[in-house]
Parts: sequence; C-alpha cells; structure tokens
Amino acid sequence: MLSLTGMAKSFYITTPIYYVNDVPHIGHAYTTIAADVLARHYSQQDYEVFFLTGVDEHGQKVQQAAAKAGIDPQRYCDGMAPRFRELWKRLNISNDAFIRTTDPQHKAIVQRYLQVLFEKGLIYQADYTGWYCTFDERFWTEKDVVDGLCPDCKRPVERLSESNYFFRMSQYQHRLIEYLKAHPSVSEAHAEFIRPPARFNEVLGFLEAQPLGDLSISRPKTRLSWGIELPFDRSYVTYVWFDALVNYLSALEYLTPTPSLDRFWPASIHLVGKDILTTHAVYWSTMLMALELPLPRTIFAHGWWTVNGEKMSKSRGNVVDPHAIVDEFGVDAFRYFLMREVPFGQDGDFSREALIGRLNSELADGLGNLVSRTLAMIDRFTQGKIPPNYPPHDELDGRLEQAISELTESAMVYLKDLRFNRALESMWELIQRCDQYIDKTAPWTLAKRAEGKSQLHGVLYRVVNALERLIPVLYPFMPQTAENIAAQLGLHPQIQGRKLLARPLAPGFDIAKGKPLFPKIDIAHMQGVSTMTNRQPSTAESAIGSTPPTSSGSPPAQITIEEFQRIQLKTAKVLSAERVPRSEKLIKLLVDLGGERRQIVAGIGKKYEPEALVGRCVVIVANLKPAKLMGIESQGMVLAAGDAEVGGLVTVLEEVAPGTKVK
RNA sequence: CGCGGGGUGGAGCAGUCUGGUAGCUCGUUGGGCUCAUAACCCAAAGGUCGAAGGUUCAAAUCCUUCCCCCGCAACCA
Repeated sequence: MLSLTGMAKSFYITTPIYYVNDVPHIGHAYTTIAADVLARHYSQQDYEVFFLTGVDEHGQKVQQAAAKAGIDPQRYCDGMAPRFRELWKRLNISNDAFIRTTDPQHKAIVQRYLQVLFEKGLIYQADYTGWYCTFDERFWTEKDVVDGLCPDCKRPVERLSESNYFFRMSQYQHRLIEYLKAHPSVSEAHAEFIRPPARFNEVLGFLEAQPLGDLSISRPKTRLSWGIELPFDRSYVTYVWFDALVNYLSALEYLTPTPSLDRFWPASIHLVGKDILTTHAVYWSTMLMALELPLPRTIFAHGWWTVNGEKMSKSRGNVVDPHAIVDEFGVDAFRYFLMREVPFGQDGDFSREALIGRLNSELADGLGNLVSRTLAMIDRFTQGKIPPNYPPHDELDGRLEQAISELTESAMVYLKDLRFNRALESMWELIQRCDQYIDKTAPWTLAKRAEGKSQLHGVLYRVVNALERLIPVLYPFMPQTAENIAAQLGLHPQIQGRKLLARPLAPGFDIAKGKPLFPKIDIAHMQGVSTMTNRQPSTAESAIGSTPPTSSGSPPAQITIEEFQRIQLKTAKVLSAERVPRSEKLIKLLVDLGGERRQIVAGIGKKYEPEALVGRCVVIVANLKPAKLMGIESQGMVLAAGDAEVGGLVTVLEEVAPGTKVK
C-alpha cells in the first residue's frame, strides 16, 4: 500500500451504501462499526484513511415507498438519509464522507461511466423477454414464477418483451476466474480479494458453475422513473446496482478534500454483508474491468445477526433498534459486544442476555474493575501519584512485562486480519494477567512493610503501564472508554481526528480516579424495562428473555363502519382437514358455510393437528379473493389469534348454524 | 430424498479436513484475598462427543444408515 510519491500509506474503507427503504438497524450498525474500528486503527498507524459510507436512494422500492407515503421520492430520501447520519453520530462513527446517490455530482459521474462503456461498445441494446408482474412492476425469472403466479404478490404474470440495455458482463467471466485464482484466499494474510475463504470458494464456484450472462443495466422510464437517466437514451434510467456500486469511485471525485482517485483507488476493503457478495465480487469487478480500473484489494463478506435465535425481520417484529441499545447500555458496550461476540464473517446471535453477560463479566468485572482497583491502590498507597518505575526483579515481573509487549503485537496482527474478536480476546488476556499479578504480588501487603516500598512501586507502575499500553489498542473499538481510562491515568488525552493523543506515562503524574467505567447491570431488576425491540411476547418465551410490547410506532389508522362491513365474516363448520403434502404448516380444510362448501388452505399446521379440527366451528373471511397456496386454491381465510405464530383459532361461544354472519 | 448449517459436561462454543490423553467462556461448588464495581485469585465437580453399525491396534474425528434442530427456498389468504 505504499504510494509512489512516498507520502503516507493510504487506506480506503467502505461500507455498502444502505438502501433507504429501511430504517437503520443492528445489521447496518454492525458493518459500519467494523469499518470504524478499522478506520481508527489505520489512522493510528499513520495511514491516510478515507472512510466512506452513505445511502442508496434510487430504484423501485424507494419509488414505491415514497408513493405509499404520498410524497415525491426525493423528499422521501431527504427524510431517510438523516436517520442514518444521526445513528452514525450516535455510534461514534468516524466516517470521512457520507454519499447519497441523489447527489448531482454522483449522478453526473454515473452517467459519465455509462457513456464510456457505451462508446466502447460494452453496452448494447437488446430485447429481453421474461415473466412480468404488472402489479409489482418487475420481471421474474422462470425459476421464481410458480404456477404462472408472481412469487411476491401472487397475481398472474405475463410474458413480456422489453427493449433494454445490457452490459457485456459475460465477456469478463474468464478473466475474473483467472483473477480469483491469482488472489486465493488464505486466512492468515490480509490482502486477498474475497474473504473469508468460504466466500471465496462460493464466488469461484458460482463463476465456474455456469456461463455468466450479460447484465441488464436499464429500466424503461415507463416502468421506473426514479433513477439516473442513461446519457445515451433518455427514455431509460439505469439499474439501481450500477448506480450504487459506482459510489465507491464517485465519492473519491467529489467528497474528498483533493481529487484522490490516484490516492485511494483501489479501495483497501469493501465491507459487505454476505447477501450482497455476488453483486460486489462479480458485477462490480467486471464493471471495473470494463472501465480498466484495478479491482478492490479485499471484499470482505460478514455474517448476519439473528435475534434470540430467530431471523430478524419486520414481520416478526424483532428488529433491533440500535438507539434503544445505546440508551440502555451505552455506545461502547454495544460496539464491544458486536465486535467481540462473533468471529467476523460468521453469523451471530444478538440477545440482551448475551450482551448483559459480556457487559457484566468482561467490561465491568474485567476491564472496569482492573482500572478501579489499580487507581484505588495508587490513591491509597502512593498518594494518588504514579509511583517511580523499577526494573523487573523477579519472574512475576518479567512475565507481565512480556505479556504487555506481546499484547500490542498480537492485537495488531488480528486487527489486520479482521479478526476483531481475537484482537479483543488478546486484550482481555492481558487484563487477566494483571489481575493474577496483583493477586500474587499483593501490593496491600507490601504497603504494610517499610522494606516492601520499592517493590510496591514497581508492581503498581507495571500495572499502570499495562493499562497505558492497552489504551491505543482498545481505542478503535471503544473510543470513549479508552479516552476515559487515559484521563483517569492522568494522561490528558486529546482526540485529534481519528487519533487518541496522550502524554506518555511518567512517575509523579497525578491520577484522576473517576466513576466506574461500566456499572454492572443488575439482571434481577432488568425484567420489563426493555425497549430493545417492538416484538410481541410469545407464550413460549422465558420470563427473562421476553420483552414487553411497547407502544412504539404509530397506531393503525381508523376505519369506518362501512369499511368494516365490506369484510364478510361467517361461521363455518370444518368437515375435513388434511395436511398439504410437502408443506411445513399448511392444512387444507373443507368447510360447511351453510349450504355452501369451501376449500380453505390455512397456515395453522404448526399449532393444530388436522384431526383436532374436524367438526369445529371456525370464523372465516368469506369474501376474500381466492388465492393459490402451493398450487391449491384457498377460498377464504380462517381467523386466528397471533401474528407470526398462530396462537389459537377464533371460534364462537354458543353453537350456531354454519354460515351465520359474524359482525 | 429441494439447498445449506448444526447436534460435544447446566448454557454457549472450539476441536472433525491432517484418527492417538476431550478444550474454552459462562454457570455451579469449595477455598483464598481484602486493593477493587458482592470484585479478583486458586481449585474441584460435571461429558458413553445425537443414535446404531462398520473400518482401525486406536474414532468426537473416517465410512454407512437413521433421528432431531436451525436457516433458505417453496405455503402465513
């Protein structure tokens, strides 16, 4: 990474630009915090760092979301972008720039690249034929379409031919395979192309498995208007991914202090979630090849977080709001947990219990308590002044000194390799060593003996020295905590840009013992105070794990009695019930509506056995538009309590005739 | 047989590729210490490594079959 001019080495790190269709959640925070740790680390190593994040604002879903909200897309985006900016500020993210794909400069640069590719003959026009859903306004592949229905909205799809522009991605397949093979993924080094190794294999396998097609990079404005116009055909906008990926380059042209494509390209690391690895490893790489630009040094695909063992999703209502976590536990505890809990690259599970567990045992009892006991002893035994140093004079001293010098090295190696959890582990090994050292040397005993004085000073100095050495290693992960420790040691820390500057430790300094770094969370008092998620408690959950429903979110809009009366509810008697073969939870019901029979498919198979349903009286929506589920027509919907999981079927107290109206 | 991941002391995981005393964190129990945020230090208990069969001098590890759990996809009308 040495530059030709002999200037400082450069380090360019990016997060994906986040799609504004969604409010920021723990997944966004994870990637961005990881990027921040690296940005701070490399800054401290005197690299010239450029750390980019931002938002992706064009495309179908944004257009739809804006339409739903009844405002124009630009206004919608203008409202969403600050929510990301604010969260990054709150999480102490030190990004140098925040790109928005609706920035005029970005649009102009995207158009310039499109024009270049067009003139090189790498973009051509052709007809595309596929299955089109008019409601969702999108094409589906043969594989997606089931029984001629749109997989999303279940409406019939139609065969549609459309003229579009294509990028000749296919012609780079071989070159990309060769490139991958020339940059194999080896776990210990840190400059490979696709990481971690499992992902490298995945991409290579994908490329070798089938011929790579060309990439449609246009959408006719008649279908989608919210995008960047193709410069060579104003009746189209460009595909959102083409637009979005270019951000990594365009930001270097207009968001850095000096024009710096030469300085920062190729990017050192693109951090991405594993879901968008192909887009980056294949689309982006071939785009760069076509533009005759070098590929990024590393694309690192990290894993996903589940919440309490379940996939996080809006419909489950268990999306973790980072603001709520920070409110409750503080920024650094949140940053620490995300970086410490899971090896970067693997999936992990987020839960309050796990976070509190680490916060209590590692942050409070570990780091916090060590700082606290050390400073308390200095207050007490050396009148609040850093004692004079003494060279190590026995094996205990020597071992601690060695542990101190090993820490910095191993943490560096781990960080370079993006093994955040191991870097943190190595710090906590030192913390434990210090605790053991204090215990064995027993400064409180030395303090009682006049002849123990010099040894006492040596012991205390060595422990403080360990803490001092910990500060810069800890800083990228927990900036506030590192600063706090430095201040308590009397080192007068200052934050300059992304660096923590402090005067070097010396005997005679006055310490400034403060409050505990991390107050312990009393688990017994934790029940019922959480606002972590807006999830509804399920009956199966343990008391500690459950979170009460909160009133977050706007109340549902009220409807008129007339609107309600349009929904026809009726009682029905179940005549027969059987499981739908190969389905997980579908049960096919035949019900009597009083002279009329209906076949209804219901997703209640996890809660009920078919036999238990026969003869029961249920309530159904009688005028619901029929739909096909796994190829079987359902002519209505049975009412049941519960959201993601069925709680119980709705029935009536007294015996009534099948087909009775319910109002 | 849709694709993939996994089943290892109470909990969460490592070890499985390259067979050879089963390891870590938390928890539990006992002891120590008293500088510290009821913290820290030391020690102990606790596992037939999902099941069965096979290969081998030797299997958590290799082979075969089966069971169970979790994602994804297909079904929450």
